Amino acid sequence: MTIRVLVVDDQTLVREGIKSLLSLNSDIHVCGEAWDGKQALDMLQSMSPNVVLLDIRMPVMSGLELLQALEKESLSLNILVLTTFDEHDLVLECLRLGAKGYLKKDVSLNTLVSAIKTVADGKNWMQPVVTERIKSQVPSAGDAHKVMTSPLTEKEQQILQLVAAGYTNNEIAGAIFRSEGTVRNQVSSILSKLEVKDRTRAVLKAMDLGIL
Amino acid sequence: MTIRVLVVDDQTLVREGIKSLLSLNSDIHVCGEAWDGKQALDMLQSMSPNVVLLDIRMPVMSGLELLQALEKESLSLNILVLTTFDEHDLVLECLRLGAKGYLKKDVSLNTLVSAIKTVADGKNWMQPVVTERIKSQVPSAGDAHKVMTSPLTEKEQQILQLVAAGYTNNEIAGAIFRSEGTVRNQVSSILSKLEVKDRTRAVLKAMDLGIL
DNA sequence: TTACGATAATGACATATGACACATGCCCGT
DNA sequence: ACGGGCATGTGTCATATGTCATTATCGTAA
Repeated sequence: MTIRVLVVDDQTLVREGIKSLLSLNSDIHVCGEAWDGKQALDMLQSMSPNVVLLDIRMPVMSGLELLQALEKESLSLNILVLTTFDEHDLVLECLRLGAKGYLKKDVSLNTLVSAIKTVADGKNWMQPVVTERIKSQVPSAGDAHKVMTSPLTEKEQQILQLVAAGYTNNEIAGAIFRSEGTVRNQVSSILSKLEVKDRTRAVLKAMDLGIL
Repeated sequence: MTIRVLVVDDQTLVREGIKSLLSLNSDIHVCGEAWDGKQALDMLQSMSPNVVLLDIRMPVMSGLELLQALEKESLSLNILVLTTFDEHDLVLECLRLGAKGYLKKDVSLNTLVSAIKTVADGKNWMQPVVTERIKSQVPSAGDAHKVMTSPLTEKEQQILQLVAAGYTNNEIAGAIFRSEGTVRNQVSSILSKLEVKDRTRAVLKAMDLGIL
């Protein structure tokens, strides 16, 4: 079954570019484009895309406003938020409003495709790179030097994502609907698994591991 | 004769998108990509593109800086500047620095292609009248816009380096033989200048600014 | 069945961090 | 000589962060 995608971005070049890129993948079909939230809202009636690629920053009706509108009508959709590099605060809000994940536009085609496929399943997308990279640090055979302890769990990965995006424990808690204490514990666990002492170094480690 | 294009943009998705789009047109061939001005500068040596598609806003070396560098070496190239919607001030400066035209990313493929073909001929793209008027209006007026001249003092930059390398205030204090209180003050000042709330985001900002 | 691991939460504690106020000394340009 | 800007320092206060102990639920592997 091919995945039907609606691309919402005010910049024609970006829209067409993504469409053209995705056309290389036979599993994914761009079934519509909208240049702002309002138009997207209209189009959602007629077509029912499996995934919506949503730019945050748009004139008329921003991605944020669209998400709010959708929440009001309690429409549940698989939404991937597209961002430029300095919109972290907005991203946070988007996740809170039900977006299934976010991508900086600075990503490869492969990442985009894997993200689309993940959210098409209704799952949250969080780059699985982390665990893979960590696992690869463990030498299986000789084990003269055990490098990494245990890999990060899914939740921990999700949280590391947010930590590495600059969010505070409190903001993370709000975004994933958990108490701050829980987040603190999980961050603590992440730090020990990554073998670093604080979140700042965790971010750097995350860079090394290829998250950002 | 096919037109050789170099695409310079830090966002992979945009870069790949444009490349994919342009590949639909047999007259135009994307002969290279660069993710910032510095890399573009290197690539210009080896390949000689007929047209350079240049994003203004990039980490490390912005489009503006690249244009300045090119002017210094009096290298004349056919450059099309790509902009987001709110960068008009920068566009003016780009034109003054010799760009042959500019495009908002919000354009159709047709427009893009016609713009590329026009500047490939060495002509200015878009009504030349406009260009002339702009040029005459802003002869040497520069400096009226934010080119992001690092607002940080030398010491602050040094400290940002250390912050961005994951050091605690205390460690930094030890490293530069100052009291921790001083470091705290300077970090505080850095945070306000970078317009971020904590050191974690400062690290991310530092990345964007190309410090790491 | 039992044991374990992941998830979630709370409360207590120690430390790190960041904002501010304030003071000193230095260098530089007018 | 004077003021402005920078670097340096101290001190206080509020908040953020990280660690620990402890509890509880759930699902799964031994």
